[in-house]
Amino acid sequence: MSKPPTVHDVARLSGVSTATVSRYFTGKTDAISPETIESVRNAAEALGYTPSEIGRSLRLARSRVVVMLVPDATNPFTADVAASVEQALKDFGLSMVLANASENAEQQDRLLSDAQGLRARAIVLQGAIDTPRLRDMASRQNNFIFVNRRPAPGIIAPYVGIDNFAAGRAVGRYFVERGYENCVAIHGPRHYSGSTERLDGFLAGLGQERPVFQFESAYTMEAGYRQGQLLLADHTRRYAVFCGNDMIAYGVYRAAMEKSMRVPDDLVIFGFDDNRLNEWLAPWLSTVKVPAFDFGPAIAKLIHEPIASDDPNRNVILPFTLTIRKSA
Amino acid sequence: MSKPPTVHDVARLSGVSTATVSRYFTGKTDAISPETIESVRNAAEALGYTPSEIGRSLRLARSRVVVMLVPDATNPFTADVAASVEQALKDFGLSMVLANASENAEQQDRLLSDAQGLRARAIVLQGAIDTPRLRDMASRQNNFIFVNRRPAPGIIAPYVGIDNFAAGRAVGRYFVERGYENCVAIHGPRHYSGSTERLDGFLAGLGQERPVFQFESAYTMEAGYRQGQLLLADHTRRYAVFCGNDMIAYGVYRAAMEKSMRVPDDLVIFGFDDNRLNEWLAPWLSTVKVPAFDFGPAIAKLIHEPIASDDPNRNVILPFTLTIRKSA
DNA sequence: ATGACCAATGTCAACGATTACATGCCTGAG
DNA sequence: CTCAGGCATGTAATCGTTGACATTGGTCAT
Repeated sequence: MSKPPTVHDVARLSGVSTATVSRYFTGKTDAISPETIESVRNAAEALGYTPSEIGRSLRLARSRVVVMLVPDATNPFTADVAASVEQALKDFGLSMVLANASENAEQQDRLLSDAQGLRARAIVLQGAIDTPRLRDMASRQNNFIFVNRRPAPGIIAPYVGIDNFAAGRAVGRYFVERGYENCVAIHGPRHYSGSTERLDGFLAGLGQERPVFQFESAYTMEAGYRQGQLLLADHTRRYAVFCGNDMIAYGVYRAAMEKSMRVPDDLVIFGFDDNRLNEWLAPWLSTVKVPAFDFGPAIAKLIHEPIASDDPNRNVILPFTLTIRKSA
Repeated sequence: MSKPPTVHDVARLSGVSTATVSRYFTGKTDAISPETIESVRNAAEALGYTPSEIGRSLRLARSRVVVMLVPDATNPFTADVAASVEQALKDFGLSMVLANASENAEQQDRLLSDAQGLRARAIVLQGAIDTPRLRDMASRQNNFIFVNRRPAPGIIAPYVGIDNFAAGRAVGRYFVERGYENCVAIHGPRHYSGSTERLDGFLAGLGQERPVFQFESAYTMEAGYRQGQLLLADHTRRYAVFCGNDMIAYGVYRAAMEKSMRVPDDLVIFGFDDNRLNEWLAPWLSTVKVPAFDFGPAIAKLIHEPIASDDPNRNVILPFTLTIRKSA
């Protein structure tokens, strides 16, 4: 109820100086006599003392907080990546603040300011939007990490993610191999470089000869549903649809269900990300599997062992695979 | 790259004192002359200055960070609640730290210490595990909020969530109304009070006469799958299964699919939570709808406008509904 | 001309922790 | 006996921000 105890309270109760208490809590115990250690421990326990991370951060000029900016916190893939990062950071004694930009540039910029205010150890950007504010901050600081979307040209910062172009191309080639006709791409917003890379890769994989219908969609179920309705209004052909992510695919699936179409007999749907729910809830969805739970260790390592900015190892390219599922 | 600028840097550049800079950034602008405001703004912008939340927190003896402890960050319902809280807190200028206890008491206690170290404005516990450490902390501080699981007897802290007993009872009554035989409860871990309340309510709703098979399961898809396999090994009856949450239900569904059973013709599955993906991916799942996105505003309000500890309004009971879905 | 008052701004002591440096004490070699 | 050296511990400056209080200079009523 009252103010939390401080080093001074513990020092007073155990009859030592604050320096000794601090030594105890920073692990310099081999410079303290055993009786003193005992006494400090008891005092701290009696008071329920925990060192203030705020006082410590101020003194050391570095905080233990990492901010993760996500484009959509309710996307299961995003949530899985965030969970993975949080888990990995914990092992280094770091905390993660989750901030949801909601696909909104202005929002993102506000959250970037907040992150700067917290003097975050690192700022992890999943699906960053390129804004002047971001460029300005990234040029002044070197604690940014870009995830799943490469930093805009001119910004030097590490990238963690898959090779989106190669993944898109793999899907394109798979479509060719299966002999799919009437190819469609419902890709994500063009202002994410990742979306464009996936699309370009897909087109490259398909080759020149076959035409591709292209739709742009937000990375949400609702937007995918709308595009799906548009596409399926014309009922006559069997489309093969490559979606920019799984959320879009879920939306298209719903549109297909409402038309009583069968997947994959009447409609082929291919997604992107393969969050862990697919295995359980979307046995009809073939998709590019991105290893969500490998992001945490890779990102935590980058934060914990900073690397010279000219080292090529700063970019971590994770492997993707194609998950091919039959309709249940 | 170098150290971030401070009030002193801004003060020096604009030729005023640090107090004036501080006044500018704390919004006391009507006590500063317009020219000075201009000059401070320019200096701050040129330096890329953002006030240090650390220095501020130390001085004001309160941080702007709220810690949310969740039992499983990869559960979409949990993630939705977290997203809702984060969103609502943002409007009050507060940040949310997400910490994943992974259903593990020891882990939870470690994270509680971390939260205390951060001098969190509030600690929000989704699905708390009752430990001595938690009791000790809760008795010293009054900034805990319990979500979806009532505080253990003796701990006084607000609760935000639904009436689990009433919800379970509603499901039981629904089962009676539909005339379901062979009722089964695959409930969550007994050490969560919420699980027991749901189960007791369910039994009460069913009434005395009909026997109920009971299984205990972790709140995961994998555990639900295992229980489902056990249950469905005996293939002969049409069971009506009430699951402790939707994750368990997904697991049971998978077990049923592998036996080529049809839902709800061969097996009735009822879930709990109704995260937003159900609408899209689980059209076969009837479930108790808990309004995930109403948690944020309720919790944020409790944090922003602290209420006397004897005020009954400290407990926020949110409404639930039954979502009845037909198999697609 | 004097003093009261106001507006704009400056001075400085916190807040809680860390750590370089200083101090005091003890041991043992010369 | 003296003093070097080491061990255990204390002293005090520092980190960035805020706000009570002090200061300055000007206006206005008497």
